[in-house]
Amino acid sequence: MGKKKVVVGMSGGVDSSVAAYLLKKQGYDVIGVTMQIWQDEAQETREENGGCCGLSAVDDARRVAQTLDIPYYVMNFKQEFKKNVIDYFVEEYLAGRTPNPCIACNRYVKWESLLKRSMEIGADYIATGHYARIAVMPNGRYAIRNSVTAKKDQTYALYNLTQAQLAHTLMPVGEYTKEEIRQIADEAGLPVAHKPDSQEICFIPDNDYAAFIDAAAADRVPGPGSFVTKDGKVLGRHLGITHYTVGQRKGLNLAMGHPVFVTQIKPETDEVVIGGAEDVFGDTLFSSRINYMGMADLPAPREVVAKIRYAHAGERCTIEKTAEDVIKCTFHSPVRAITPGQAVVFYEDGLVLGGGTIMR
RNA sequence: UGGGCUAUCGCCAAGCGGUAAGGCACAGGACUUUGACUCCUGCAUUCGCUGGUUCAAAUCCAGCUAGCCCAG
Repeated sequence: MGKKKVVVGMSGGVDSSVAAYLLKKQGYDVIGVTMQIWQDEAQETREENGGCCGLSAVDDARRVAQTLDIPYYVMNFKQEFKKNVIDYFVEEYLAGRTPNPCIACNRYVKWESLLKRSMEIGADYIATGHYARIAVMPNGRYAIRNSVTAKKDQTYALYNLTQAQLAHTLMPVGEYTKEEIRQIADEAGLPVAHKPDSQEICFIPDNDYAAFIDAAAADRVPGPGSFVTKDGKVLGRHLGITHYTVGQRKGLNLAMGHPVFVTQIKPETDEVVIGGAEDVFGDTLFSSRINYMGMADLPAPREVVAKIRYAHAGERCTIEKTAEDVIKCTFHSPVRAITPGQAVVFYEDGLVLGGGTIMR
């Protein structure tokens, strides 16, 4: 057998570019692919500030591929992206939850779709520029592990990968820090060495996601409702539940004399519950749509560390299965803003054991 | 209609003769491959109006206007 073939998902950024470079150096037969996912040919937003899925993307990625002298293709995943990321994103907000589109994109588009097509063209692996590493546990299962840089850890967004997908995935960037990656890019003469990191929701360049939802589902967007306290006292009017998320402070326009936050969103009554800083802490959550990664199942309660959002340091907690596909998580000390729709990811010794979607 | 009280940034609120605190809200920025949180910066040449006293007034005086509370 010859060299292993790997398809690298190239976003045009430094990370995935270096991933391709590293794999080539390691002797893989590397193919560069950029996934076209949301851009309308018409609106060529100049993404001067990067974009993990942007489209200046294609130009940059192509140049990198040329520099590395590897085959390069653009694959169209607009259908998949629309259905699994954009539609999901909108539906979640309409239902009063707060989605994490990056997690959905990773799961459905990057892994399910890209991996499938890559296999079809004869690849053995797909690779990305994520700051994470894949490890094999004593129990024989694959698990995602923190990158060497705790600061730039992206394991949270990858908890949904299946064992089969992990068996065919490479993440070379996880062995380095962001600084090292930029340095490698520099030394390799990659044209994107100093491109800024991407940020915010890629398919909503202006970051006005409420307006995006209005445009996408005008006829179904819940209208204005009341801001209420947990006791039901009305404090004012809000713009519609799609404008808010649990823990939010800005944009409430409520001058109560002290900072107030959203503590709950009630789609049934179109109410947004408001409370003080202390009211947004909680110590229990229930999650569903579980993906088991480092652990095959959860037959008995277990002490782990859980993250409830991307930039969360993590908190010790006890997890236990309370029903089929339901895991209850009890934190040792209260965590801030447990938000339905967001993911909870369980860790042990830096390895992802699994995770799920927060229901309440 | 008498009597009393209060009028300071969008909201709340310091100030009590010496040249406008603070909190909330809001705006901008930083941070960030989700939403948030957080952090930084900005935010009344002006104190209901009109006069007066004073070297000097948001602060004292008079009148006016508005709101609130008692009495009728």
